[in-house]
Amino acid sequence: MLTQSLTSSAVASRISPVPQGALDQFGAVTGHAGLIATEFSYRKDEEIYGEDEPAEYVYQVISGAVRSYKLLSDGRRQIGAFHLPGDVFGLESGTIHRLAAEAIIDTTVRLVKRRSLELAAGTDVKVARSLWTMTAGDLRHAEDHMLLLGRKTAMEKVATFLLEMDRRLAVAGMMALPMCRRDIGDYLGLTLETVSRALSQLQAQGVLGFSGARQIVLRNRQRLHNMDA
Amino acid sequence: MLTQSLTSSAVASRISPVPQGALDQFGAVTGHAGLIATEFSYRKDEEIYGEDEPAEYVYQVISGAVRSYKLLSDGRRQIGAFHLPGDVFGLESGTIHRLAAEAIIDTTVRLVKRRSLELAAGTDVKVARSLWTMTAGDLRHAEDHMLLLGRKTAMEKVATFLLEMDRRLAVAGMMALPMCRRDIGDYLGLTLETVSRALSQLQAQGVLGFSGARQIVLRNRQRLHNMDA
DNA sequence: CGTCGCTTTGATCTAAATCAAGTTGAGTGG
DNA sequence: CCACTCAACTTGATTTAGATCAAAGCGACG
Repeated sequence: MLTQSLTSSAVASRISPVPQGALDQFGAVTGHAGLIATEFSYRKDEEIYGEDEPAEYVYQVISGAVRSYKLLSDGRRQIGAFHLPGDVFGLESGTIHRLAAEAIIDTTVRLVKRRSLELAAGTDVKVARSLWTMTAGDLRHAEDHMLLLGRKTAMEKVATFLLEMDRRLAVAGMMALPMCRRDIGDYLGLTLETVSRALSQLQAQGVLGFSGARQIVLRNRQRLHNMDA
Repeated sequence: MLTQSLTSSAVASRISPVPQGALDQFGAVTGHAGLIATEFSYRKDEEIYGEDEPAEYVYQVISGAVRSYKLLSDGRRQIGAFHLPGDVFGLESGTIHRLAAEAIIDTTVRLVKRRSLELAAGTDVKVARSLWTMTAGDLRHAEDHMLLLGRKTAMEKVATFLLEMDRRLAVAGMMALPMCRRDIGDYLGLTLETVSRALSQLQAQGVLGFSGARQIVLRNRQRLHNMDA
């Protein structure tokens, strides 16, 4: 569709809420001479790539939201991460994607060929460092999430989730969750009913308020921090 | 990261022949001009580094075994990985260790200064690539482990654990586990009792045999593979 | 303004945790 | 070389957090 050769990260910085680290790095990387960045859009629930597919591209969310997940043979699903505007996803050191990715809502991404990034990394130490740093950031998230999945209670999981989303997508103290309760459950290792009950309980305690099931205002972040163990 | 001769939980003395991936890379890296590799030993249960401590060194297990873990404030523990002879651990892209590390049994490691590795990565593209690849390997393990922690049953978790350990440390069809049932539980997000019951059940089904609680022979890997979901 | 997917809430069930004894066996000292 | 000790492990009884099953609300959209 739109093919553009990005010559500076200024273009990247025009898009939406800016998580610092990753975006700067992807900006640095897509600003590299000879790298071609393309935009592409996916509709709600559309697959971006499947598990074990060749990792041809690296992606950055421009608008919308993406879930990365693994499935067991009987359909049980573990979502490893949500990707929000500014986030880079699908970066692999090897040749295949270890998780599948789907658009949660209508989503536009920027993408660059993995091969061209690796090529750039071969001559530019800064690019090589960026790739490592981005993968290390994903690892840090995964390590934190293992602790959550293995050892936190349902209420602690939900509290941690709310604080993460608040940090990543709150605007004017309010967050608009793009994902449904089932997605949240599959991220936290819970059922959708348990997620719903925990949120209702937090509302009853005055810790948060709803305006529609997916519009949440946190009214007491300190209480949530105490709960998140 | 295969085969070595950890022959019993008490005597784990010999260094393995070179396992492919990580060790080659660490070897390449420690063979780099100007890099100093030192050996150091830790006794059973001794801390190697703590969570959030400055990441001054990168380690490779020569003999013994190491657990990497995170703690919640009330002492609940999630072990993120076990490190066996040949494995590299403690590699960080940032300046601090995200998990703590302890020797499970008496352990000898080789270590190099993180700073010197980063320096080498700045001039040698191969070293830079190695660092990225090693971190990506850790990420892959963490992604698989999130699926296990969030979505597998107790029996599936134990089956997956046994197959992982079989792959990594079986010698002549037998494995000598260096870690206790509590460590296994904290790795799998279970209690030690649940781990013990699952192992007993597998023994009763003839899937495995014991010669001492930590010496295990797998008698039916296919059945374990079917169980591991 | 009716429909359908999403969410909430209630009732019940169950896998795994917790609580509680015993048993085993590796290491220690007599 | 044996017996003692203590931590590790196993096994049993009971409890419980969260899953499952079931039925309403609700709200966005055609």
